[in-house]
Amino acid sequence: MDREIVLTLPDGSERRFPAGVTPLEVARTVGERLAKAAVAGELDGSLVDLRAPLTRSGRFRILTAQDPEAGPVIRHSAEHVMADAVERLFPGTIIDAGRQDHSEKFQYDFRFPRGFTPEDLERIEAEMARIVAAGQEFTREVVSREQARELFRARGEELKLVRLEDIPQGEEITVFRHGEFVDLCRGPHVQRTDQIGAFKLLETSGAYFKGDERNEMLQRIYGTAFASRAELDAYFARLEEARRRDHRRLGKELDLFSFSPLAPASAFFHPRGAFVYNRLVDFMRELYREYGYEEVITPQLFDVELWKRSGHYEAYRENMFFSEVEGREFSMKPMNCPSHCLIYSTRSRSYRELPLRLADFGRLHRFERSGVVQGLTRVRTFAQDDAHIYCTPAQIGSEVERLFQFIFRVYQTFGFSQPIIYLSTKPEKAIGDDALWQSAESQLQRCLEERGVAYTLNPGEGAFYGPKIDFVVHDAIGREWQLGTIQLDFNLPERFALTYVAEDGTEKRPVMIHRAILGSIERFFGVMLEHFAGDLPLWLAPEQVRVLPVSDRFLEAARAVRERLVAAGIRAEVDERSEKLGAKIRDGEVEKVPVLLVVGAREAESGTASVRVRHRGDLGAKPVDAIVATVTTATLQRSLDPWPEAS
RNA sequence: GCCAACGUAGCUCAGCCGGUAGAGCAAGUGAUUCGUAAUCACUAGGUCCGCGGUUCGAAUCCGCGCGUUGGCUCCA
Repeated sequence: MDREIVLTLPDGSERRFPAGVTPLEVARTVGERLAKAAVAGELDGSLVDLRAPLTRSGRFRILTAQDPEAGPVIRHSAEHVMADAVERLFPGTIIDAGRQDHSEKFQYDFRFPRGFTPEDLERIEAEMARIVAAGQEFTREVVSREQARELFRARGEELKLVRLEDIPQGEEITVFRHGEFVDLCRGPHVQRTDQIGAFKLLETSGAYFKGDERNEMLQRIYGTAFASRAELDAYFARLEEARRRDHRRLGKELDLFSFSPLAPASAFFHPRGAFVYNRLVDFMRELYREYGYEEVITPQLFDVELWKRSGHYEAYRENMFFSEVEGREFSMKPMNCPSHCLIYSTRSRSYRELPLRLADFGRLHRFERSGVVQGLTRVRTFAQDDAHIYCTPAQIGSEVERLFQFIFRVYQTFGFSQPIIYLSTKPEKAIGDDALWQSAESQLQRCLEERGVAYTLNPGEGAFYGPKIDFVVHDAIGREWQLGTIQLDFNLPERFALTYVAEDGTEKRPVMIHRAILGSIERFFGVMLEHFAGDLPLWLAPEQVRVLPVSDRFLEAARAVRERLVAAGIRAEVDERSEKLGAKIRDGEVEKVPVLLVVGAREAESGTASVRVRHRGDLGAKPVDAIVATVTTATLQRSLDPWPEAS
């Protein structure tokens, strides 16, 4: 370790300090006011506690509550304050540990004899407010393992003792205190509790100790905290926006789909919803022709023998529906892959046929535990834009590359421009031997690296038959959704003894690539709806244009305009209600019809209609022919803008 | 499956300490014939999720079941 370190400050200046200097000491050399306002240090982009000694050189700055990066520090500190409040109000509560949510929430788990009630949360909040107002100082202490054990044993914190044992030997153990409260913690924390500007407890839930369902269930409390009241309010405004965009709400409001307790976690698509659903499928079918896929149709119900052969019975059983007929056990298909293997093996295959790309929109049934289902994004029956590519090992690279192009093209059409990519490797419950797995994993990794795309490794998250690359998109409010997937599989071809005759006349084993681009049509529908906040682009909108007569006297003129639109293949309706124009416009906007056409005396006379584009107001009268042309072009181009001409 | 909350008209929701159900929107009917985000009036609409219990009496209290929501675990 150097005896001296060099810190490069935000203004570019380089300052020398003895190794072991703390960020707080550095802040004091800049100014007492900065030192007072400081909540954390940042060295080369990572947060460091103000009291933790700095041992290496780098780019350094002091964060105050004003910096957005300080949020996690404030929330982490609020987390300790919450645990403190709970212990003060409910003596005997055993604390486990807090954690930052990936969003802007913090949480803390407790061993508590019952669930926390909303009234408890109110009391805890009030207690927290007192602790915050007291401005108690956070202190950091490095302790030996034995000291830590002694400390938590004396406090009766059994769960902390377990956590302590999970810290690897040789790692520094630190505890943080404020007031009477002590927690095993790496930090960083703010200096004083009153630097927690605004906080709110949000909800409670059960949570397994260490996230393992074989362990005891603890009681978790979620909350959030920000530097200021204004930021806290902004957080709730974001939640409100999320609720407004919730696909379950939009689906109901726009009469797209519904659910019934008589078919739990299974969507009913109404005429409008089914229309959109079918447009998504049509879109994929159209691209399938271009990308060389052939569609197949396969059964729903299979003798379990099939699933025993494929390995699903072994590794996927708890997600399958079973039934018995004539003493034979059957199961609904949860995946299409075995069917496609059966098709493949109906005759001998030549290398000349490969890659063979079999696509299937077949309905799948997967049993999902009742607590995990959610709207369209997690259902028990759905269809995927599924396909299996049978190819030679040498073709893997080019097939995966082709898939990347295909996937990016599809996502761009919806405005999902930057998918996040994960590489998931062999899970605990897997079939096939390690050598096959390693080969498959390294090939996928090579494809990613050759393409030069950024990806994150997700160890142990692969499918049971092979590793996979997953594509996750952000919706407009930043939530992550997994859609597309590319899965490499050497196992099923083995299990189904698939072969092809190679150029040299010998029999070889093909490789199988499982892939979906939209993922499940249901989930994609939900995510897309949220992404668009219900404002579907023209090519997907069930009702593209609505003609609004100014009064009943112009009904005939409005119908005539509609006829011309319909003749041109445009989906148009007339609002025939005897309402005022303002009401018709309002309803058209609320129902998110992309284009409203107003027809009154002026328009009827001149063969025009006044165009009103969704959320964009009146664009003035235009000839009906021109309207037809604009709508038709935007539809064919799958434009995200319902009226490209206007931009 | 586990933890918690919730389930009242088609939708959003009110209904205190148990006394027999209400609003707005939507729907239907009528009037109005209207120029860029809500015209007016009237009418109809309820196994208060289901089953059981406590009680003279349950939408309200208790238990069980189902479903939904937010988490946990899981996942396209």
